[in-house]
Amino acid sequence: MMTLYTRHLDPARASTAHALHHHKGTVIYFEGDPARHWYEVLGGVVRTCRFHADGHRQLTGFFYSGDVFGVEDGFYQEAAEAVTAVTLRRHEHEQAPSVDGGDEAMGQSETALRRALASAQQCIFLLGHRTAAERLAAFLLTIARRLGAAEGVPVPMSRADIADHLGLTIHTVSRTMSELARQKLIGLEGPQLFRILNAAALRELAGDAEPERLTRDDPEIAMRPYDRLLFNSV
Amino acid sequence: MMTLYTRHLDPARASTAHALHHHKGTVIYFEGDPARHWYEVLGGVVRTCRFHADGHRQLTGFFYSGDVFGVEDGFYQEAAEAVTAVTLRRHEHEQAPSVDGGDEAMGQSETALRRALASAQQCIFLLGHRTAAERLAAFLLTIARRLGAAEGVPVPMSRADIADHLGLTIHTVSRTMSELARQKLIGLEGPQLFRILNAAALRELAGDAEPERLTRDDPEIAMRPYDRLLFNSV
DNA sequence: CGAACAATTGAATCCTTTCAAAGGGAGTGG
DNA sequence: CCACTCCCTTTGAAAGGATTCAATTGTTCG
Repeated sequence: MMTLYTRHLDPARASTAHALHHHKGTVIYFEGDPARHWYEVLGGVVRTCRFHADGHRQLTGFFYSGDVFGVEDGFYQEAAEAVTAVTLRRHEHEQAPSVDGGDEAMGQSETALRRALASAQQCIFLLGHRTAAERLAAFLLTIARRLGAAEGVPVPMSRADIADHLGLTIHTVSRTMSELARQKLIGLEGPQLFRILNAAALRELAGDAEPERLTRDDPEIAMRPYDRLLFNSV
Repeated sequence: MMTLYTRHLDPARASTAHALHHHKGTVIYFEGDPARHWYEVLGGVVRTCRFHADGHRQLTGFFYSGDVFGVEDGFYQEAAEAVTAVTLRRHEHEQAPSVDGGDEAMGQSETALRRALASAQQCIFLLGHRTAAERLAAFLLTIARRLGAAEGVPVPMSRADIADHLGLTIHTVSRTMSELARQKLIGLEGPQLFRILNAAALRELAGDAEPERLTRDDPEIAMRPYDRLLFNSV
């Protein structure tokens, strides 16, 4: 299971030499395992998950082709599992920050770290929404963006996975999906495939300010009493 | 407001030369500002926050002495504000991964990145709890750990801050604090100071598995039907 | 001392969960 | 090929918890 590398390994070879395959539903690594590698998804979908003491599961992210996961220090804080059949590229986790000849690897690792951070922030963003409809709208928009919203958007993960990602129950997820469909915001073509029918309404629900970014010069922000109060930095 | 640096600046000097002070409640940087620096807290408490489109505020972290914040790429995704009067050390955000002579700075930046990731994961952990009591218990334990739980634990932030951090309302936060006090899990000595009376019960509420770490060899985990099902990796 | 703001508390409402059951595919075995 | 089972999903009804609405108390600061 564990493979040893020579010290001055060509990064390109290291990357491609270990294309791993996991069947649907299998564990890639466990919570608590020593964090020896980080992974890049070549195909399929991966979920990272953690169990709370009361037994309930929390999914901290879904990872698609091109995404990276497992970027952690010391021991994995969360497990990783294959949502679908999956192909991975495994990367070494260099312990020391400045390994001899590790310039490129270090840059790689830092890039991976940045992407891990972005992924965590995405998760926080989702959980920051107040209602089930808002969370779900934000989630659906995210995966639509990832997988190309062109036509039907595949939903590879189960309702249980979505629920544990959004901090809801499968019932609420299912109900809310039906409700969104009833209101013609989305079209449901089976449980694993949907279509975005009213992107504007969905974005409004999700509180998605994608089109125009807000800046401090934006009058919208300038007028907020909150900001007026606080914009007196030393 | 913006300061220009020479290219090959001594990292040590860069760090200490710019000890910044912010008054309570003031903005350190805005959401949307170009992310030119990251910060280290020397004293006081900082909060990072973001506004959702519906106007509601989400606090993604509190940062105490020794913590770092503002580690982002391109533009800040969230604003930073002083919860109390605050002293900061400002660090350059090197854009290119390998700047000449930037070895140490790069290591620093990567460390900062790791800590930012840990902070984000802490936030996810809090929001992953189901009930108000669980979230609050986890939050109180966290700040008690941070500030030394010896005796009275100071709560520098307002109820509104706590609410926006845990995804609750100030009413629920206040009610739940009172309830925890009524059950003798904590003692309230004013709104900004509490005492942990029953750490075990609090940890149980928070689902805090601090004492014993769970590993794959733990029979507790080995017996989970979920794991039995999935532990057949390729 | 009064004003302004933060925190607490009560009551009603709303949303999510829980409890319960039914519908719908996929795969197995007769 | 069909019946049967299992599991996932959907939906209904009741219960529980957080929010909202409303009001009071407490604190800080001019």
